[in-house]
Amino acid sequence: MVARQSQLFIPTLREDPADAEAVSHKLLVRGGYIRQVSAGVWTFQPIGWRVHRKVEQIVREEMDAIGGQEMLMPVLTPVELWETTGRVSIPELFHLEDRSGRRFILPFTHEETVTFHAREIKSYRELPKILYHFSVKDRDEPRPRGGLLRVREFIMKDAYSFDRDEKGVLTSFEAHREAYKKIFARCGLETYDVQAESGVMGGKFSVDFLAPSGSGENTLVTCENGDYAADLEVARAVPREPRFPERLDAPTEVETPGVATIEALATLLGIDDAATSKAMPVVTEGGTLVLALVRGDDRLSETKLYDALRGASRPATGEEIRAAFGAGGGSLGPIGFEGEIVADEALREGQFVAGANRDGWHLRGVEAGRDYEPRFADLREPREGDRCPECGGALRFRTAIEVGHIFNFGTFYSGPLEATFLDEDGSEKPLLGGSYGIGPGRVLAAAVEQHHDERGILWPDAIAPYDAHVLALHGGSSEVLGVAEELAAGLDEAGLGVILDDRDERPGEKFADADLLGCPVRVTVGRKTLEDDAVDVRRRAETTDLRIARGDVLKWVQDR
RNA sequence: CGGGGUGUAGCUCAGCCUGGCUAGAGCGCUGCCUUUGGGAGGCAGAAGUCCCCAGUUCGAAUCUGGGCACCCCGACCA
Repeated sequence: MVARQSQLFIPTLREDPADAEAVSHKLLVRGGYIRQVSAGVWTFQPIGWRVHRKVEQIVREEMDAIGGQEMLMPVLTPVELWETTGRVSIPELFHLEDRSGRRFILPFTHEETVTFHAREIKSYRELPKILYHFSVKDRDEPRPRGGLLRVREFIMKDAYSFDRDEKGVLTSFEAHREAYKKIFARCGLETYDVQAESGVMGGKFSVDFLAPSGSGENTLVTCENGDYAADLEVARAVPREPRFPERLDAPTEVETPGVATIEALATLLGIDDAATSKAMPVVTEGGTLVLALVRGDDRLSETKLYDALRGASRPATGEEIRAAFGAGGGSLGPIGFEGEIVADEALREGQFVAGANRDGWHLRGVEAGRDYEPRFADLREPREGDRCPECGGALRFRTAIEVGHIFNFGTFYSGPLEATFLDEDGSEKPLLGGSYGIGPGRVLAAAVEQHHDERGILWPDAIAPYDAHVLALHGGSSEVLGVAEELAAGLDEAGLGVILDDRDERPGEKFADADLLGCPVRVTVGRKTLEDDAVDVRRRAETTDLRIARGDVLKWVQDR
């Protein structure tokens, strides 16, 4: 059926909404794709929903292709399921009660529920299984942002795999990784599968799919030579070489009155700031004071520190610092400190200026291994100018949207929920699970972020709301309108999705709306083209029309 | 949760500092006319809880206090 724009609900806006910042947010609202109902709560309007469903269908096909079975689990969930796995205390979880006081939650993921069902798997003969659904998720986000980028309610495709052993887990995981690559490629997205930050449940089977874009919450690090991609939080990188001053046989004190920053220190001593070290005392959850050391020009990565300490930590207070070092912040260093020292790899070789643990003094020529014994770890946050850890190539830093996340959760849920099976040897074992999510809304937003120009969206073919936008510049001419209708019907019969702008509007408005909506091809019928028994066609990405015979339109659209 | 910003017509905004007649503009909307290849023009018109509550004042969109909502930065993000 040809969609008649005169009948559709596509409220476009001439101006950017005042509260929008991200390009995808602006264009999706302006194009009438989405509207906000409340902070982080959005309606997909008819054409927005059309795009959403196209993304869903691609996801569905690729999930089915790896043996996934679609189902539908409820949103309303009894709290007991989550109490069993200990996840009720997650602050993002929405809670509610029914009239008699029974407690429920609105989950943001369905591991508990799917594992509840997986208890019906009794034998290794039934494994592996991949179950998935598309359903509404709720998250009580402290700060929704960026239109569809971070929301409080959204639809997610979440899939769950169940396997009998590590080999099966690996197979399921890699099948999903490949399926996801196909999904994003089909959606016209540039994405990278990268090691996700490990976090609580992490481990090596935790991979994020990042789509570089103008807005987003992650930073993607890629090598110019294409051999390395990582999330900034866990990325490895090679910092530049410092210009070291002359080597010293032993640390030498130097007075540095009033110097509290690396910048001031480097300036005062006339040295490279990369030839200094920065001391950050932190206190672990167990209450132990640990000294983290990074190069003066580097930033400490909190994620990496978390990994290095195998747990959370907080910056030490002024009193704790004074008690442990006998000096205040700004003059701290490794020498003379009694506790554990974790030093960044960049401090392994060379002599650095460090705090002397004496207010107003520093030490020159401090050398790891000779003057103090640290445990080395990668602690620094990579930054512009670093080189690729694989090949030494230049690294690129781009903001990115996380469009998918796949990870392995082992027995985290099957244990507490007692989802077990009998293995071939007759022993009872917990199912090994994996979890695989894709947010179609984010895919859609990322597609707009990656494909747009100053006039509007340029949808990738596979997810465009319509394949062809036929503009009837009829201006009261029933003949022109008739030809446009005929043409649209022809394209429709050939299986294309067609939207016909039959509105009683001026040409300029139709062109502007067509550009904004962003369908891949535009077909214009007007008095001028009729004179030539022709129509004008153009791809959305181009800026000029091509006049072709009416009879050639279908072929042109299909061959383009 | 910390910091910053905004809230006036459907949308984008002016007015607020320095209180004062009936609260404005552009776009959009309704009717009529004209026009019809990049948001054209004319005439007529509809449309407001000036975010809410309280206070100050003869008088509050404007000043004060409290609250709410939304946006941005940060924290958070199993």
